[in-house]
Amino acid sequence: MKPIISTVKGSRDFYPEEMAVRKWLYGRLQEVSETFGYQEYDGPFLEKIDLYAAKSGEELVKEQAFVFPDRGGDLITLRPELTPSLARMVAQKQGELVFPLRWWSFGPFWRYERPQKGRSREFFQWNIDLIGALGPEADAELVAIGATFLKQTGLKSDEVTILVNNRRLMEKALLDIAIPLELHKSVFRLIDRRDKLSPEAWESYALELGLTSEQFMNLVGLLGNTSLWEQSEELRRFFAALEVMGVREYVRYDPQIIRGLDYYTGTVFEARDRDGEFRAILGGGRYDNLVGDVGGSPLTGVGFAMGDVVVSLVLKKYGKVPAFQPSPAPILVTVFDEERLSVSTGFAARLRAAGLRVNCFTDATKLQKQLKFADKMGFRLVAIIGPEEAAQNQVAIKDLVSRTQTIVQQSEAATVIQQILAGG
RNA sequence: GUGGCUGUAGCUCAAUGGCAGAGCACUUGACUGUGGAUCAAGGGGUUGUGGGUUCGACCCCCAUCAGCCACCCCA
Repeated sequence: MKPIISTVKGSRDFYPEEMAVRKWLYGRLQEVSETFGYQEYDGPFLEKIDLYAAKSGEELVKEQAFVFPDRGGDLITLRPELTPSLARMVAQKQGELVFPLRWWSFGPFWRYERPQKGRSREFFQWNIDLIGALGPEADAELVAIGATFLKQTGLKSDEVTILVNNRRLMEKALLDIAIPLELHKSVFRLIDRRDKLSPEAWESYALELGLTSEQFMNLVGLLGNTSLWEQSEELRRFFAALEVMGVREYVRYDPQIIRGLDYYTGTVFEARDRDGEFRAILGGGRYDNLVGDVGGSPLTGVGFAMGDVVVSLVLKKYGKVPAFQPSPAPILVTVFDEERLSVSTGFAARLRAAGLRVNCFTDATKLQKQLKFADKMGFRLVAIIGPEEAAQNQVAIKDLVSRTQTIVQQSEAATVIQQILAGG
């Protein structure tokens, strides 16, 4: 045997079973996106590196993007995220697009990272954005979309939660406890890292940043204040909107949610599973100057991204992924022997012409083998045309679930099959 | 990019430095016109890859690749 060339590190093969999950996931998020009136779009998979240099900068491009020169010498990047492409697409046609813009997309992305659980180098991501809407109700709509999606997949509100905070509120709260503006960026980072460090390490990290022990104590108190949101007009309206949209139970205020990305300016949120076993299922928030950064007029937006890897792990853990149906066709037409091969082939074709999905054997192997194949592939029905049936233009229809068999005229077979399938 | 753990049959895993095994899966038969169960038999391995130490290496050492875990970052 020749050695098998392995897959590229961090990439995945989608065997039919995995492909079914991906397709199912796509179906759910398409449904939710369109339920809220969002239009599907996509950008190129290949982009010039300059597109990311402008905005994402540093880490994402230098360390995490797949970059290579094309034959003309330009540096090409396999897109590590969609937002810059979105910003460009909006800026390019800013004058003719109809705002507010509601757009969603699902496609592949690449990041050159060390793969581990919930993180691969090639992954699929759902991006959904609302651009050009100002009120906190817009933020609530995006969170409601995330919550509705989770709900549609069967995840319950005691299994997953969307945690929400607001950066403007946090800025104000930090000023209230006398932490000066110039420290906010590093304090945000401090807050973001709290769960990663031991309490002692976290405290010394805080003091290293230059916080006094009084400021530190106040910060700890602040992060324990789950009612902080009530001080924000924005968040009061936000939660009220979620209430009337019927998804409030999926959403919780958490003063510790900050999100790593610097471009978030207002509401930030992320979905996590109950046990906090996995990294964030989805993450997003409100951002300013999305379009301004690439040369358009300033426009604000709110949106989130969801990778396929973590959500698949969560859905699997909570048993929400539907059982795999190996065969897309419900019926298998067997081949009795060499002489009957063309009879079966022709019969299968007539069933297809009648609108049925049909799998037809192409080799005259032992019937027992074909039935075993049918069993493993999960066919509901098997058609058998032996010499006796063939002589009278009949066919035996065997129901593998009820373990019964009926003999009918071939001309009536399609109708009979449709009845059996419809009957459950 | 940094540190750690693990790579043995299709899968899950055994095997004091001394003959590479089990369960499941697979193939065949019992059953020459009928699936799941049972029974019987059988096939399957360059022990991730390449070096080294040793009389002898799945086992020890080095390198490399891959998977996983923690950083980093984030979906």
